[in-house]
Amino acid sequence: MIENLVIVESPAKAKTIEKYLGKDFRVVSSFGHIRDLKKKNLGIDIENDFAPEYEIPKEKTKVVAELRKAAAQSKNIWIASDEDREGEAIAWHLASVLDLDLETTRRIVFHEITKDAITNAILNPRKVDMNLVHSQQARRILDRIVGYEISPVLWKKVQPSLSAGRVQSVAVRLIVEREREIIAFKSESSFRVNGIFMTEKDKSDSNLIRAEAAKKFPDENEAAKFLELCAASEYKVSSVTVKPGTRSPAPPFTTSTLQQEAYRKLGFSVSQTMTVAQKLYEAGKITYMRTDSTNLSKLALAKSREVIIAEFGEKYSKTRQFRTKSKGAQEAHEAIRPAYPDVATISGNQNEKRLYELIWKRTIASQMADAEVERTTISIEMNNSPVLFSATGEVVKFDGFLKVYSESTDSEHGEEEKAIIPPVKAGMPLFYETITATQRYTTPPPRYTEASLVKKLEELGIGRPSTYAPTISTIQKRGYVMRQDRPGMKRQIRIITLSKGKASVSVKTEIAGKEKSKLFPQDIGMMVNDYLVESFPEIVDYNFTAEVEEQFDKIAEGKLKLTGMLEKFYNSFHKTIENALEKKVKKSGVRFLGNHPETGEPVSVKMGRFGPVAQIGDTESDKKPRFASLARNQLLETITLEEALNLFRLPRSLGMHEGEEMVVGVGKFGPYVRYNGKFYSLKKGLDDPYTITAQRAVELIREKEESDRKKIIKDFGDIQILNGRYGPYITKDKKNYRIPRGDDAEKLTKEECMAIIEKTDKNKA
DNA sequence: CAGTGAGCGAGCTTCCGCTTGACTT
Repeated sequence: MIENLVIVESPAKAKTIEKYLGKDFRVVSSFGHIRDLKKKNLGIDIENDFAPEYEIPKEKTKVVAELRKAAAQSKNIWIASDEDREGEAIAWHLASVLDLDLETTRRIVFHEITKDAITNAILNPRKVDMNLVHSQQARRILDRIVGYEISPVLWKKVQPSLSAGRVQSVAVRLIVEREREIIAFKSESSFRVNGIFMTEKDKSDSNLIRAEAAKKFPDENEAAKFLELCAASEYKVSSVTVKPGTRSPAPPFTTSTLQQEAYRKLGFSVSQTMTVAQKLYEAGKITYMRTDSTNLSKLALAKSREVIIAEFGEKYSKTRQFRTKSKGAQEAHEAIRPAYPDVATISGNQNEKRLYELIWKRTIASQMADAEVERTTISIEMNNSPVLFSATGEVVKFDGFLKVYSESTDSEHGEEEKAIIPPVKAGMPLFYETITATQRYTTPPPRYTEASLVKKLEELGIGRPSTYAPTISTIQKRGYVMRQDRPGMKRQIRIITLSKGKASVSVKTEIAGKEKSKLFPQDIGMMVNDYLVESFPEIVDYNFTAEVEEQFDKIAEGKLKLTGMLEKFYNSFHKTIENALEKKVKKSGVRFLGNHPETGEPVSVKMGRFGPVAQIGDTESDKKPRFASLARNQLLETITLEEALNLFRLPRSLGMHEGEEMVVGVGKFGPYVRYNGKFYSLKKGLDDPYTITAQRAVELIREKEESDRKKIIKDFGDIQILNGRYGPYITKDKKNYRIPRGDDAEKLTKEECMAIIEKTDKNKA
C-alpha cells in the first residue's frame, strides 16, 4: 500500500515533484486530459440540457488503466493538475474515472515547481471547484458545437473534408484579409532628401552629420528644384537638443513571445521552437514551455540576482516582477526560464543550445537595470528655404540589460543605425558634402509569418499556448494557407545627387516584395473564409472569443449557469446552420474573365475537383471546354484574362532532338521538359517554360544525364554505390545504407558492401 | 510523382485544449 498518490499532468513534472516530496509520496502523471467528448457524432445531448457524452480515447486507455491500478493501491489521493480551467476539469475527470469521492479527494495547486510551493500546496488542500469545471465544459461544448456543426456545412456547400472552428477560422480570416489589403494597395513614390554635412569645409571621418530633410517631394521635378536651392544655400545649426532617456528590458518569455523571438533571432518555425523547448524541459533545463505567464518564482528571482551581481556587479541588478498582460491569461505556470539561472550554457545539440541561450539571456536581462541613453537631435536650417534638416544620434550612457539581450522587432529593415554626432553648437555654420534625393515607394502591410500570426491571435485572446503550433499546422494541412517564399520584383528607383554644386541623376534597381516564409492564403482558404463571413459572421468575428470568454468567466464565478448560456448561444447559432443548409447554391468561386480574343468563347476560372482551374468554352456549346490548372502563385481572385490564356500555351513542343520530341510543361513539381519518356526539371529562377529554347532544353538534358552518370560510383548488380545528397551511400533492395566513416567509397568491394549491409541490419534488429 | 475537369453514390471527413511519444527522412 502506498501512503500518498499525487497525480499531475506532465510526466517530467511528476519526476521533479517526487524528489521534493520524499518516500511517503508516489507521483504519477495523467498525460493531460484523460477523457473527451465522444469523437463520433456531436457527443452532446442537446435535448437533455447539453449533457456531455464522454469517452476515454483509445490512446488514453493504457494511462487510465495504470492510474486506476495506482489509485487502488493508495491510501490518500492528491490531484495536482494545473490551476486553470482545463486543469480543474482534468481533476474532475480523474475523480470521476477513478471513482473518487469529491468530498474527500484532495485537490492541490501550485504555480511553480519549487520545494516551498509544493510543500505549501500539500498543507492547503481544497475540493474540486465545480464552477470552474462547468466553465471548462461550456468552453468544450461550445467549441464542439461550432466545429462539428459548421464543418459538415462546408462539406456540402464548398468541398469535402474541410473544417471550421472558433480559432482556426479566425486565423485564416486574418491572413485572407491581410492579403486583400495587399492586393488593394497602390504603391506610391516620393523623393526623400538626405544630406551629409560637415563642420568644416574639408571632410574628415569625425565631422560628418547625416541628416534628413523634414519635407518629402512628390516627384522628381520638385525634388530637383529643392536641390537647386540646396546648392545655393548656406547652412547653420539652428538647435541642438540633448534628451536623456531610459530603456527597459522585455518581460521573461511566454510561449507566444518565445515563438516570436526564436523565429526572429534563430529562424525557427513555431513548431520547431516547441519541439526543441520540449526537449529542454524534459531534460530539466527549463521550466514548462506552454505558459501565458511572465511570472518568475521567488527562487528564480533570487538566483538571477546572484548571477547578475557576480557577473556584472550590483549596479546591473534590478529585481522586477512583470504583470501578465495578455487577454484571458490563466497563469497556471511560471514564465519560461532556465531551471538553474546560474547555468548560462548547456550541452546538447546546436538548436537546443541556441534556444537555451536565448531563454537564459531573456530571463537574466529581465532582472537587470534599465539602460540609460542620451538622444541628441540637431536641426539644420537653410538661408533660402524654410525646410529643416534633422539628425539624430543616440549614445548609450549605461548599458544595463543591453549588455545581455535586446529584443528584435518585426520590421524588415532591422536595427536602425544609431549614429554618433560630432559636438556642435547652435549657430555653427555647416557645409554639405553631398545631398541626395532618393525615390522611395510606400510598402503594403506585411504578410503574416507563423510567429506574427501567433502574436496577433494572442492579442485577440484567441487560442492558448498549447494550441498555437497545432492551429498553424491545421490551417496549412487543410490547404487554407501555405508558407511560401516569393522572389520579389525588380524596380528602378531614381536618385539625384548634389555634389560640389552639381546635380546628377542616376538609376538604381531594387527588389521589392521579396518574401521569405510568409503565410499566403490559398484559393480554398479564401473561398471558405468568404463563405463563413457570409453565413456565420458572429462566429468568425474577431471579438467572438472575447465575448464567450466573459461568459465562461461568469460561469466560473458561479454567476451564470452553463445550460442557460449554451441554450442562448445554440438557439440562435443552430438557426444560422439551418439557414445555410436551406440555400441551394454551392460555392464554386467561379469568375468570368472575358471572351477569347480569337474564338469569342467565354474564359473563366473556378475551383475544380483538383484545385483552381481556368476554362475556355462552356458545357452548353457542342465543343468540349478546355481546362488548365492555375499556377501555384496565381489566385482565382486576381488572375487576368491574359494570364489565364497563357496557361493554355503549355504543354508545348520544343521540336526534335536526336529523333525524339521535347515537350515543355508545368507539372506537380514545377516546370519540366519531357524527353524520351523522362522528365528534366527547369532551373528555378533561371528558366521559364514559356520562353525556354530548344537549345537550353538540350543543355538541361545533357546536364542531368551527366549528373546521373556521376551518381553511380559502382554497380555490382543487386548492390550499388551511389552519390547522394549527403555523399556516397550503398543501396540494395530499395534500402539505403550509410558507409562507415573512413571507408573510401571508390575502393569498396562487393564483399565489403555486403558486410556493411549485414552489420547495419543486425544493429537495427 | 510531372496526367486528371462526366456523373453517381457509399462512406468518410470535422472542433479546441491538455499531455507525449511513435513514426520517417
